[in-house]
Amino acid sequence: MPEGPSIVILKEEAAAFAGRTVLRVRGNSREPIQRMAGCRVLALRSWGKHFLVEFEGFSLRIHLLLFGSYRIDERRATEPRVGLDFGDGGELNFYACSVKFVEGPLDAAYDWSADVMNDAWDPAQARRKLRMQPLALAADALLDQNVFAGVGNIIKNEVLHRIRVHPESRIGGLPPRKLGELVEQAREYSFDFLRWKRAYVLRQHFQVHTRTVCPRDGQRLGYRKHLGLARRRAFFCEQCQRLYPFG
DNA sequence: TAACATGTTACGGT
DNA sequence: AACCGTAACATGTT
Repeated sequence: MPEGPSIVILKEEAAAFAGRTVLRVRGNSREPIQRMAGCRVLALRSWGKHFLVEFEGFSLRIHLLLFGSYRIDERRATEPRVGLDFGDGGELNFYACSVKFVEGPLDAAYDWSADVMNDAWDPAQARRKLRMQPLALAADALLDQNVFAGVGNIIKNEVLHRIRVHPESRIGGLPPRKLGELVEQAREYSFDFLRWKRAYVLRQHFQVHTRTVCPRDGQRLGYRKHLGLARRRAFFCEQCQRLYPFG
């Protein structure tokens, strides 16, 4: 489920726990999760696909990966990987996810300007990073969390279609203006994703992801099961998405 | 309904 | 040693 915008939604749903104290910790994580018992939540934050529960001196980092799920003020039938009990029925439970602790202040650990959903997002910085990997495929570059934290496979496919760039184009082959569009739309589409997901209309707005026909020109879409170094699914229109080689 | 995927890490083999 | 492919996770969607 979780690309960056979905984690923003999680953060908002959990926002009411800020300022509250963890009364009890549950879960089958092998991390030392009991350290959170008795700690007060300073803030709920996110970086890309990371969901962060900030405490004094350390933070809980949840990554839902592909199968992860969560429940707020309810429980699934199975034991959570980690569950925080705040009392009065207030609970934050995570299942089938990666659990890690981040030591020290979050501002020291994370570069917020790399998160496409963050106010501190810095497109010029992203362009600089991209220029350093001219041989990377456009599809791989969009999935690079160091450049576009929060972008996942759906956003990748939709952005490339929006800007009419074939997923196997090389970053170094993109005209500067196209590179600018790629960076701009990585953020722009992510916010559209957020808006549509909140309204439960995300899927119906997919132009190419899991589709078979291009809505722009009616052309049968291309599909590759394992494209690029990331080996992720690619849906694209050979007709309207141009291939920019490099060299 | 069974198969597969919106993701990442850890292995083992080469 | 660096690289590559695959398993693992065990849920939600089609």
